[in-house]
Amino acid sequence: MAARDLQERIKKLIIDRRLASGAPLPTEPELMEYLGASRNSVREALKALQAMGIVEIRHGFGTYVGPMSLAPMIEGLAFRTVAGHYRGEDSLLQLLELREAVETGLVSRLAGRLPEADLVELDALVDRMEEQTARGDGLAETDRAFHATLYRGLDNVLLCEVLEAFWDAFHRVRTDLGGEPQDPKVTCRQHREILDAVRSGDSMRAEEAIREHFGNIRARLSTTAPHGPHTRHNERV
Amino acid sequence: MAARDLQERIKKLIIDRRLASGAPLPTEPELMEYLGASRNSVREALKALQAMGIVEIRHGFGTYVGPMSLAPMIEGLAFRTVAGHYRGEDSLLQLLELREAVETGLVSRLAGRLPEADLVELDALVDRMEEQTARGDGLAETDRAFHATLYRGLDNVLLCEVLEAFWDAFHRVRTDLGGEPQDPKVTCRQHREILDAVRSGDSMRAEEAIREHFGNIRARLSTTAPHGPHTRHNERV
DNA sequence: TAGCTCAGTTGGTTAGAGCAGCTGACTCTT
DNA sequence: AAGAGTCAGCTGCTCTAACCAACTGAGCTA
Repeated sequence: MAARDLQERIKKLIIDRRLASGAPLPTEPELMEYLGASRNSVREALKALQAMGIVEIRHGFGTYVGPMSLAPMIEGLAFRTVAGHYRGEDSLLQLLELREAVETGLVSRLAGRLPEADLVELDALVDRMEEQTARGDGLAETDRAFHATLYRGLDNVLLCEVLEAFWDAFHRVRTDLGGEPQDPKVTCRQHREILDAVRSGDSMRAEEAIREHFGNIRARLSTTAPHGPHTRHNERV
Repeated sequence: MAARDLQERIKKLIIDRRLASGAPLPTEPELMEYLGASRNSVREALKALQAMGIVEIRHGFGTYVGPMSLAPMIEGLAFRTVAGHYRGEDSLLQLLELREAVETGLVSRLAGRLPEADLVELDALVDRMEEQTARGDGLAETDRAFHATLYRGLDNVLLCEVLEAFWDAFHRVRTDLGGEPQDPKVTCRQHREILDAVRSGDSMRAEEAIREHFGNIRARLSTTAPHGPHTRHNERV
């Protein structure tokens, strides 16, 4: 009865005092007095809030208002997907389709509307991808940056964060499950095509480019079928 | 050091044992022994997992694998939006724009592709909206059902859940902040228009209908300016 | 047989003690 | 006097032990 209340009251405290991310919260003893609860209950409430990213706890230093990022959502999505996968569902495919559905819808809206600065930046990112391909490096981070930069043009921070969260969740699950890596050359070409299409302002072509990109990922995905009874050794779940 | 580990180990336990939603987890004493930790630490880990929706705790009954819904995401999004709002950001508008951006992209994809059964159901929902308007009732739940049913045609459970989560977060924040209610008649007409457009198979018209619908909500929103908390502060530094 | 009661199980809460990480002021050396 | 090492004090972390509260199911009562 009290536990749920404590969380709410701490949240209320943050709202009422207009605390921004990074602002210090009362210490545990202070919260005990303020909330009229035992240390344990206070800590359990804080742990729950920490899991939601609302609060950040630093050992030996203090408790602070969290970054309010979508990290907990990534965590939850990733776990849900992994759990579903091992239970024989096509949860990873669903996650990919979610990204595809959302991104195809968005890319057609920004075709031809991206400021030159962003286009230049995207050019540089694809160039870097090609360098990394030549060197045989992984291009996960660059891929992430490409998608992030692309949708920055929509001018909605929240939307961008959500898309990045989807990317993160998908990427994390795929690596955890040890799926087959993409063919880097194909990936490069497809990103170049997406960029060209967006630059040209042809919505349909941009949509098609995104769809083809995801189609490629999907093809590689189908080889990652749900399998065996035991998880891999150092799997992050 | 141990705390983060406990969560991971409990998650791993769920994965390894292929536990589905609703399956019972070991009791607290059993987990204490299995994890080699004190009751307190186990409980804090469970509380964190509960906050993420991975675990469900029922007093006097037991601990179970959670529904893995996106409820925690709604919670986090809503709090983040409310906190931002009170601190003078246009976070609620951003949330609305997120919904608009995603839904306009999606609705054009399902224009003309919805099975007749869904269309009939949507018809019934709009009819119900009109009844509720005539009776002066609120039509929040019906609105939610309309959007949910609409995107069910995309045949991606995860995608639907995400959209519903966005709807829930937005709705919850708006009511929490006491924003002005919509004009029910306008809302009805716009939903009818969306449905007609989708049925006709005209993607552009469907997109436009969605955009107009959100434009209406947005107009009402601008009257909900950030303002003070209705609660008094506790003056402890 | 229907309903009640009570013991046993499960999670919820409190209390107090000691451990561990970080900071800043103090002291000792150079 | 300036720099480096030390230590006291804050902070959160973990453990133990006891009792409270919700639920279940067996057994008793009517």
